[in-house]
Amino acid sequence: MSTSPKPLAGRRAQAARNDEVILEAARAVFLDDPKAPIAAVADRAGVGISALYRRYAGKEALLRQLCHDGLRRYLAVAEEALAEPDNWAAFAGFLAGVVDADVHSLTVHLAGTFTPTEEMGRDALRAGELATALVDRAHASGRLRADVVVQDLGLVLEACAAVRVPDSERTRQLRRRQLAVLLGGLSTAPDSDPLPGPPPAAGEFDWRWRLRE
Amino acid sequence: MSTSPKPLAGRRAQAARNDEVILEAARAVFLDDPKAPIAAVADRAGVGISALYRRYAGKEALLRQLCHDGLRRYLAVAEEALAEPDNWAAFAGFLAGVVDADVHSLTVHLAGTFTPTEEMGRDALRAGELATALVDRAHASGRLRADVVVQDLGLVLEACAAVRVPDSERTRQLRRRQLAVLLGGLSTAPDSDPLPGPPPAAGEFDWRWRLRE
DNA sequence: GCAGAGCGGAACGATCCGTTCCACTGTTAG
DNA sequence: CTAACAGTGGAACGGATCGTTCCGCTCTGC
Repeated sequence: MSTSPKPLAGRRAQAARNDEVILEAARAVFLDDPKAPIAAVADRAGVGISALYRRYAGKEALLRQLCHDGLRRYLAVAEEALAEPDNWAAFAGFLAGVVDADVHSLTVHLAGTFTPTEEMGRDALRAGELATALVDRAHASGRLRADVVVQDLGLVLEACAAVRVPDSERTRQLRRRQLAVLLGGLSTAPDSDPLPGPPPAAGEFDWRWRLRE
Repeated sequence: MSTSPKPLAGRRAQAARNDEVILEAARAVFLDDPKAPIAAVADRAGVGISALYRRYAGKEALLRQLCHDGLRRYLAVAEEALAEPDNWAAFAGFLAGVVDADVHSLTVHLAGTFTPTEEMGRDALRAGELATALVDRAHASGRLRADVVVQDLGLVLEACAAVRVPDSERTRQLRRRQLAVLLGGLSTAPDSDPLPGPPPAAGEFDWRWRLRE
């Protein structure tokens, strides 16, 4: 056998485990502060800085990986939501899923800190398609206000991501509350004024992806 | 007379005008980025760094002044709103006023960057009282969901302040839209589920005021 | 055993930023 | 008219931060 009977104790196994530990730490740290120093990630992971640089070419590479993971998670949540038969439940479930996974912070808030790959561009495009499908279905259910557009999701997610308290579980609770209020506001209601101002336009929130911040 | 007939052209007048120019620039700059360098303020104001340090003991003093001004503006908006006879209109008008004046960014987001004065403490206390009064009146109007508490205002304002695009006027529009959705969600609606999770507690959002960030 | 993968963390160099300092300029009091 | 000076612009300084490199050590896998 080329593998020993107990590979979990070996140096290679430890290294393999570090792969995940480091990613997890990076997620936690950069979620808390998008421009945290790389040393903070190493500390949080309980490893040295070398362990990081052995795996990633630099900070930018790590951030890119993290963001791409978040994007993939977004796609997974959206696809799972689309499997839900009820149109409104699919819409609401999608938003709750994105909020719980903190995907918005992982993607939008990390923008501008690295140059994106083309694969990320494709994934982002697909993410937009899925979101549009979910909004369309929500409209079809008749429960979503007629004057709500896909780009309003950006506002909603930003609003939820903006809620932060030191305790992460409590943060999740408060974000759920925020989301509940927002969903109430997005629902059709008798005798309500139309939403004010021109709705958010396509690409209006993409400014973070262009150059510095 | 000790004052010349045309004081607007003199050096002292120029200096007096700089007082406002600098404050205005500081507001714009720190609103855009709470940890912007002080040189950015000087550049924006079109003055040298000395002009800043002649007026303020240091960055912290400037930030403190700015924040206190924001707090006072908050009080002014709240008192103006309380003069409105209609309970719900007072509540909605107050939120719109705070959002438009961008007071939230001026106060909460600058927290932790300076040590507050006791006068600010008093003003903050009074701000809480006025907010409570407005929420109470909104409850009395019957249009505000029964399970909404004063601290929910923090969530709402944070949500609006989180909306940012490069153009400031457009930002205002989008924030108004966000606010409209939120107000819809805060309104009583037939057959709606209660808001999830424990409501935000008193002092739960004060963590920014304690130590670094 | 031994070659080397994997690692910890000190050290380095590049920024960045708050603050100080000094030379200069136009004003104003006498 | 002129001496003093309030007001100013901006270079320079010192400290802090952070990404990255590098070196010496350990422990594994053969």
